[in-house]
Amino acid sequence: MQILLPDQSRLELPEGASGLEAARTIGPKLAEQAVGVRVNGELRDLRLPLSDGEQIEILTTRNSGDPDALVVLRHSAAHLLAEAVRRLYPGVKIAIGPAIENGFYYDFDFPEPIAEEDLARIEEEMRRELAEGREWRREELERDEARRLFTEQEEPYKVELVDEAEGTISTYSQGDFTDLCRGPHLIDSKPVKALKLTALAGAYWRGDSANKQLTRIYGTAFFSKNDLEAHLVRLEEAKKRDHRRLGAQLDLFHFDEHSPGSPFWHPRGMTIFNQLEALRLRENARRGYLEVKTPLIYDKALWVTSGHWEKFRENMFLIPVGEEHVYGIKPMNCPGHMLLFGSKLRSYRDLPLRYAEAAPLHRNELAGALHGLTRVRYVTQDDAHLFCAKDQIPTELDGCLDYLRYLYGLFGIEPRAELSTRPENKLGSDEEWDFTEGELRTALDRYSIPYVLGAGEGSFYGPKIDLHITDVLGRSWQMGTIQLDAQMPARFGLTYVGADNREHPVYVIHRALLGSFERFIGILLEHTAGDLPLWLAPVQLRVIPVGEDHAEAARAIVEGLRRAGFRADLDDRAESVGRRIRDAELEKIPRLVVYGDKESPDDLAVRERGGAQSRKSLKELVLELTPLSSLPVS
RNA sequence: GCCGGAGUAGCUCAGCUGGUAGAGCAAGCGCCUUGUAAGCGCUAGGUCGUCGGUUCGAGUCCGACCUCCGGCUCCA
Repeated sequence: MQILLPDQSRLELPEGASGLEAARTIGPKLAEQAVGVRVNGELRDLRLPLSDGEQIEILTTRNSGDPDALVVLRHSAAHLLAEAVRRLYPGVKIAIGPAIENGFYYDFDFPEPIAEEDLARIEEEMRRELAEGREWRREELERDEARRLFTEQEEPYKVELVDEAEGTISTYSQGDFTDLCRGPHLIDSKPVKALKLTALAGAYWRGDSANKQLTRIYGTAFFSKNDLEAHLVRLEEAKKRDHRRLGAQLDLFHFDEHSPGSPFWHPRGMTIFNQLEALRLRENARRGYLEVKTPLIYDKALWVTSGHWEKFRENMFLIPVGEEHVYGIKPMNCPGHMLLFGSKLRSYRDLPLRYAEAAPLHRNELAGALHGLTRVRYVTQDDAHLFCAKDQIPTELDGCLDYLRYLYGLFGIEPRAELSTRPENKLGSDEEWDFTEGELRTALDRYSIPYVLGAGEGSFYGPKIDLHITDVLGRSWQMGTIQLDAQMPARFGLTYVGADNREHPVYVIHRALLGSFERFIGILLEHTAGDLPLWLAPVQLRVIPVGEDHAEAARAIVEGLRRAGFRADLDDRAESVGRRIRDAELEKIPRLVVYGDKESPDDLAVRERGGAQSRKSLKELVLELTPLSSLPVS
């Protein structure tokens, strides 16, 4: 048979030859370094047979940046971990251990809880395995055989996986350790040159909080010690961009234990917040939205009507009022907007009606879920509800997607889109969900937006288009969301009078495009490392008088800049010029003006963040910065 | 909420096996009058997260709670 190589040349091989044999035919060195094979673009075990006409690419220890090569390495490292744990902790049950981005993990059910100190011990055992050397053997089994094997080994989690496995059941063994596994794996443990166990955490069996919580051990592995070092350095660098750290450094916000999960916005952070709010107001006005303000607390009865009492109560802050009543602080704006829409008779001539409100919302998020600005209890969405007739849905969805593109384009952020469909605890019938999900899907297609499917991840009242962004530590956060809802307007009995003088049902699009100001600012800080564009920078310019004698003239420059609409301040501390420049750089101030004997309002020394210097008049400076300083126009 | 870890000055951290706390930076004051990323000196600053327990004696040992960090679950 003939196999196609990456350079388009053909390789003649005996029928049924494996990837490893292909590598050997090309060269012994290649076979030695081979860790896996990509067949027609898909990762496959080296031991598996190839077929005639397949296009292959041998992955080796030299492909240290190739995710597939690393997957093979790390997945094998996970098996080394499992072997070590089994040897050290008799009675432990093993669950699953895949490679993940940047490493691997393995889940165990320990008879006695282990602590972080144990990791060193386990790592040592793994090193011993590496010193001895391990070879992996692949075997294919019948389901019954596999079942018997893992029953004998008293591995109930593996038995459960065997029972649910589809297709060929295979095992990989190294030493006297055998694991149920689809592969692929290394041929032997030689390529594992750098190994590190990184963390210990709880994780529910099969990711379901109703199941038993297992102990997850995280680790990472590389083809070289240098790669591991580089990875650790990258992690350190990433930590410097962490928005929680930047928030303190740049004096933007802080948290206090008296109100966990609720940021205290400092003046500088509030400037960023307000600039985004100004952008929201201007752009909403341009796009035919109407700003409203609705109450923060509502009687329980409203939440019963909206469905939140049934589906969202555990996330709500409730306030008992007297003996009789319970009020709920709103976690979303929608029910209030429903009341507003329903406050009078609506005609088809009123539609679409786009109500916008960026109100404070409170959600009692699980204590362990809170995370800086990206997961808060006091959240401010750039929210709006678009009330429309059925046939207006496509146009309104288009409007949202266009708005979305505009906003994310402004910030140079490229989110991933996800279509989240009906969840288990949904309201309404399957027919209604078929319709609303279909509307969202076709809208995405009209806009040629690539998306992944989030099956079962919709809101309880409707499906969503969600935008996700990854933070500096690799965690994915949901930002903007567009949700199509037939349930809530129906529950509130919302209708409009059509041209036919009859009542028709109203549809609502819930949409928050930045998502929330809090999370968006957190992500923006991490993406920019705090180097915000001029229009968002809390302090845009700082004037530094060289000596005491220059303070007055410098103050006049600050005044001039402020009158021109800039956020400017003066640093006339009795510190050296070098010191004050350093402090301003650390504060990420975009422009500095150093003012001494050589300067006049017609000849200023301007320094850009980072160091570039130039000379210009105050007038020129104002002219240059004004377009960058005001809200961006499309 | 669950698993693991941590909480000492505004920040970053030291404090060995129990004997009433220390550094650097920041702050305040003074000196220097500064030319593009840290000038010098002095001073002040801590209920050692909270509550309880063991002990002659607790930052240190034990327990509960609170908060934070890393995961899981959940979400903008």
